[in-house]
Amino acid sequence: MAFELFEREGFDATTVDAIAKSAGIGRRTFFRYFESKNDVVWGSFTEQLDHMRERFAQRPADEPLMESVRAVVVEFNRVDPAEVPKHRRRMELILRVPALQAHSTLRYGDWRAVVAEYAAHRLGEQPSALRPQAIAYAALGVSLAAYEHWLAESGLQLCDVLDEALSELARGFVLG
Amino acid sequence: MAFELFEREGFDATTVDAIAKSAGIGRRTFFRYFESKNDVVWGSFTEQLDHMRERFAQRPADEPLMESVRAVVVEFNRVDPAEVPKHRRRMELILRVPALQAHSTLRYGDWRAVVAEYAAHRLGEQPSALRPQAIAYAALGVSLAAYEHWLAESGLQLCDVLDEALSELARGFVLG
DNA sequence: GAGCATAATGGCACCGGGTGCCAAATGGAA
DNA sequence: TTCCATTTGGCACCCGGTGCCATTATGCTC
Repeated sequence: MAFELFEREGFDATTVDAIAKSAGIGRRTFFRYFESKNDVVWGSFTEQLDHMRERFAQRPADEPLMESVRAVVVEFNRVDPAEVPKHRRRMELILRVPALQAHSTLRYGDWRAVVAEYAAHRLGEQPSALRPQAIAYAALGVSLAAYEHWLAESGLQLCDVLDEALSELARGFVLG
Repeated sequence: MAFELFEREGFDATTVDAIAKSAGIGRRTFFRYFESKNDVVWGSFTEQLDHMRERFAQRPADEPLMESVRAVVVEFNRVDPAEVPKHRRRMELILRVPALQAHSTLRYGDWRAVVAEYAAHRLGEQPSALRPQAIAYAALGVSLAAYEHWLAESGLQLCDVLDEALSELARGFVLG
């Protein structure tokens, strides 16, 4: 698996040739399955976002908007306890390897679009309007802060940290 | 100038060879002045951040934290009216060209560090703690949303949009 | 101004990610 | 088996980025 190579050699030091060879396919074929080396790490994120959309659709209409965002984002990031170590290693790559950090921005765009779409729906505005976009960007931001905190501090529950960060956001970071 | 090439040919289609040639220097020399082709667009951002640090240092200690953040970020992004068109074109590149969008994430890290440092100072926490990081990430996020909105809508004042977005943030996006 | 040390320059070869092209392999359906 | 469509992967190529090294300014001392 490619992840073992990343683990052993580091992401940058692992060439596409090596990944392809270890998967028993040609280099050219690799690039038919993955747009880029970076995308190996991200996998089927786009499809996962459909789940997030569904979760949003199920929130009660009278729930405060930022409450819905918090709930959905927290649940969206809940992973099977057995998968936590794997998830952690994956997120370590995404959040700490500069090349992936940079590339991931493009994926986050899709994530934000889902949040912005829902926020726009709730606010009666266009998804491209300032507030939905600001909400999406802010929710993404605090989520990333939560992820980093979770990675840095051992023994934390990801969902707890996300919940706390998104609660702070909904509170406007008062008492500062 | 490199920017004219980006304008005419597009960022991706402009090769480093072409930039170097148009600047009358060797390709190898180019890479001594810029870490990457992406960095041409960013210029001396790191030094500008020192100004932001100074602005933070000058805020009164009894001002609500998010108020200080709003004020500093807005002022930090105020540009000489004569420079607005240039600033606009530069930000169009940064926010719309995928390669730059991705790369810029790394620069934003420095920006966030300045905000987190101040927030940590005000909260009596470590800059790496959850709240300062969340605040920095959120402030960056809504600022990017503001920038995008400013770019998309003509006739807006960047500072006004930033002010609005950061005010919403400080309010926790209530009335949603 | 001559001589010298130091830094700046840029040519060259190389690496690695990514792509277009095309021929060979694969795998059904008839 | 034959035929067609799809998948595969080799090959050459482009481009960004780097290490190495010879050459060329630059600036200082005498």
